[in-house]
Amino acid sequence: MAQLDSCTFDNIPSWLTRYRSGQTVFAEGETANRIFRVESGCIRLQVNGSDGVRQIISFVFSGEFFGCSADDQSFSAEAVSATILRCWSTRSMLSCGARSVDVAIALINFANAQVSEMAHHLEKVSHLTATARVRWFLSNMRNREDLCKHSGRLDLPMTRRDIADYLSLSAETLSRTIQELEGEGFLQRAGRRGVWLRGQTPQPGIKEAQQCSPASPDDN
Amino acid sequence: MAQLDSCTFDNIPSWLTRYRSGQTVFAEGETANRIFRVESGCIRLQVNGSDGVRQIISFVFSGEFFGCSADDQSFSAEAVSATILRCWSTRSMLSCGARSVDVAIALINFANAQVSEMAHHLEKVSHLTATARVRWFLSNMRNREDLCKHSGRLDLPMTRRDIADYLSLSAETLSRTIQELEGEGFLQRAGRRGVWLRGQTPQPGIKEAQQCSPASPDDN
DNA sequence: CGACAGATTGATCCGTCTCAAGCGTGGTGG
DNA sequence: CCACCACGCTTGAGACGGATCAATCTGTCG
Repeated sequence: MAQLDSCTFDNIPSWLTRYRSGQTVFAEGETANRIFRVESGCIRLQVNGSDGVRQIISFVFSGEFFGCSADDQSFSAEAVSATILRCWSTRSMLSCGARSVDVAIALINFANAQVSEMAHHLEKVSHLTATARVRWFLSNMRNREDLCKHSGRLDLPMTRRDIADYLSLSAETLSRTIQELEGEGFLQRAGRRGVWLRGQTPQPGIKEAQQCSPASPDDN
Repeated sequence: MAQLDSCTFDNIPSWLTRYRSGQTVFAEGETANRIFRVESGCIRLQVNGSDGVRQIISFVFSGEFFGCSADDQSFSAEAVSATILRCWSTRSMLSCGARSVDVAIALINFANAQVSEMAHHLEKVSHLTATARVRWFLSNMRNREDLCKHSGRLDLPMTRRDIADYLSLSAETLSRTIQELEGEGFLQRAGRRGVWLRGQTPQPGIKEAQQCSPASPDDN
């Protein structure tokens, strides 16, 4: 999800709301009247298939925006964990965008980043094996420093089922894949939501200090 | 892809360009400096995976817009068939959007429609069987009256390979699925790109005639 | 401490992919 | 205008990855 320049919106009135784990922020089809930024916690955006199967489109983390629409919401939003959101009125945001180039461009950029993310999500989910999907997901997650309380240790806010629905895998396959990656030394499970990442997948850009791990002998 | 209110942009200078089948309009990563509307023909938006596999994100038809971005393009665009495009400068479009509420809202709506389409594309591709995906695709296509020169007869501009890459199927599976649907009486192939649709899928959410049953009375 | 939802593990099945040939259409050149 | 060619499409056989069904285990929370 897009990083909007927060300063751009500082002059527009906003307020805070609080959600419990699992609570719905808005549902698909609902009229969009607010834009949100995650202050703390995590939100999942999802569409529900006709057969009740759920596809998670995106996880939204601290500092990121969602819900920007001038029409109806095209997906629903639910809290993955206890979450605090900052809200703006869509109306005031748009009318401000009509007066300020910065705001208008920020909104366009935001929407475009969303499209970009989804396009690549679709590409990954369609063409990668289960193992590659999980590696891709974890590599994305490790770049969010707010999830890494300790170096290399990921504390994921979402359940296995959430991850499975994000990657279009069954929960069983996801579990087996994680087990397999643990056998390879790529990761180590720590409780139900925690993961120690060992394999230093060279991410584009940042590479942070690893602890005592030897350079991964296995291939990527 | 979104329908923008064309009138909104009538006051912004534009020009026409022509593309041959297969020609690239822009590539992923390229700086976005134009917004396009299809005057005639068809455009495909796609991302290319690292392994060379191609995922088609969307087909863009006559009257629809694409390429709206204030940053770099997050996918590439190629002509499916001979195509004429109307182009606007992104700069002039955005600065106009900063002065006109209509234009700003139109741009937001456009981006949002794109997100909505992709979210549901992802959901369909992830959870439907090959047969259901093809039915879904054809049902979408049949609603484009510009493709139906005769009632019920679809003249698709794209190849099987294109459709397969859109639905995340192999070309072989797509072919077999079409054959199967022909056996059920859902469609009938007419040349390489043409399809007669028999099954009257009444669009929104209605269950259509059963498939595996004894020869649906072949009405046309 | 106890209970329950979520996670894991196992066995089996099915759908789709892959590799490999033929076939037909539509376009090209004579 | 016709014959030919090439590419895209079709069809077949086999393999495999992930889904499904079912049972058990384990963290987390009351």
